Amino acid sequence: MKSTVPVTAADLKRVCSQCNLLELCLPFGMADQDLHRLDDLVAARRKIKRQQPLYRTGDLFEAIYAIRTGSFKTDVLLEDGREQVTGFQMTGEILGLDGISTELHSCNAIALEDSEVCVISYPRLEELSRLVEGLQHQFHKVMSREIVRDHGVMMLLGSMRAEERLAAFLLNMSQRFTARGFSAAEFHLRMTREEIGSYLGLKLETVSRAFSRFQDEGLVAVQQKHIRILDSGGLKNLIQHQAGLR
Amino acid sequence: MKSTVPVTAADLKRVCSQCNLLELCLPFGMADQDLHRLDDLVAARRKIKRQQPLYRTGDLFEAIYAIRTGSFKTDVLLEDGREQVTGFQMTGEILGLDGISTELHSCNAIALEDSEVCVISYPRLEELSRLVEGLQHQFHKVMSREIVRDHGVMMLLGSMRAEERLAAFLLNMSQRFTARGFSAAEFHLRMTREEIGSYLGLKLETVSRAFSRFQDEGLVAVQQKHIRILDSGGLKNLIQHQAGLR
DNA sequence: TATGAGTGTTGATCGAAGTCAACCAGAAAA
DNA sequence: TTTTCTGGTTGACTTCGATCAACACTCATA
Repeated sequence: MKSTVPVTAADLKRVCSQCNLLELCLPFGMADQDLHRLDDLVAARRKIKRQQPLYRTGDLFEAIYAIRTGSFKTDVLLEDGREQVTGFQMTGEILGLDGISTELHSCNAIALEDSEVCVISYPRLEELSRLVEGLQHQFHKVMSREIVRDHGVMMLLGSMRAEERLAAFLLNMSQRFTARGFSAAEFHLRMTREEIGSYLGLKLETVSRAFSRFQDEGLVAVQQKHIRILDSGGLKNLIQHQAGLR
Repeated sequence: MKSTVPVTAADLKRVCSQCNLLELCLPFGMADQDLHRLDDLVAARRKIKRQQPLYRTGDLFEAIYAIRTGSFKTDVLLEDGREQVTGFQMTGEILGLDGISTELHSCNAIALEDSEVCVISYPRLEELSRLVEGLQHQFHKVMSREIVRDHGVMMLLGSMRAEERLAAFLLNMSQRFTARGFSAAEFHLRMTREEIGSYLGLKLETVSRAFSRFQDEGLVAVQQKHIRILDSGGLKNLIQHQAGLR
């Protein structure tokens, strides 16, 4: 039973053309006169409680989702129970693109906190993007960006050592918080050490130790999930100049 | 100076509607009456010599490429010289999707053997896919498939041990050769141990040792780049039932 | 205020894969 | 034919991160 909340008149006032996430989200770069046409694209919103799935592996693919509030992780489960977190998503980012290829979702999307998403009917998106060039182009960009991001993660997982991976992760989070108008230096992680570890191909103990080492070296101040970056240059150096191992 | 070969009358006879790679490539699933409209999409072909780049990181993005003959690797280079191979591509597969997001290519595409690609002008592809629903949908599927594939690689890199990674790699190659009408059991790898290693996040010595172990265990017969799979079930078992490490 | 579950930190030990190095095979060049 | 080069294999040794285990902190709820 999906908890899809039907659209109310009040909700409709806050559709794409009025949304403050515009410049991060799907409609970015569209001509003003086209923006209002998006308003009927977002057919509904859905609230997802912390730890609950937005969709699961094997679910029928019908829509993609734009995050309005909150954050998510996506993961793939292997038969033997191993989990690989494939990404963390924040407001304005798009979820569900994995489902287009087979009409079934190929990963789980789990809310890291109570969250709300815009439900974008996929057939209507295809339809509308045949009419609105800017939408089509932006949609392609969003998919392409996802591919480029994934290549970055492969770089992380394939050729970096533990501390480099964590440094890259922290800098990436910082940059994404900045893009949303939050502090680049101080933020709150919504995921556990285990989830970070899974994403980075490390065990939670290794993540914890790397955090401690960064703290000892004065690069960051860590208090559980609360992170303060003290020396972002130092973190960058760690990635670039670490002797080439692996 | 790009070695783009201009289209000749003879070439045009072999465009999409006549191409034997149809069911693997972009036009798959399109209505017959629309297929001929693709024929002016492939504006040119390009031949790429072994070891030569089809495009490089930072190159302006103008087109995507469908592989007609041969094969490629894509890789990302870090400032300090580390290389991460992000994928191996075979006939019928699409290259260049990484470029859409920033209008610049974000990786290198290098021919593993003398190869030929169809050059698909990206602006014309967008234009045509606004007119031809089947093309639009298939293009989206191709991008989505790339995302799903990347998640699979993250799973490999993040949660599997060396032998599991190589087993998964061999099974994947076998499956793709099969889809192209070649033997599932016997094939020729076009990439070096080092390239396989980079893709799998391992050193070439580790790849070599894993090959030797597989050979000792009677799973495959290895002779340099020539591979014969003797027990594909055994390889599959290796992936699924390996005690959960990492 | 206890109690307990979930999450995070730290230490000791172990092992898979990396590193370094020698050697081999096949292909191309001399 | 020999030489050279690139790519592949194998062995000895090292090391980074995994594993196992103990303990600390936070926050609900009894």
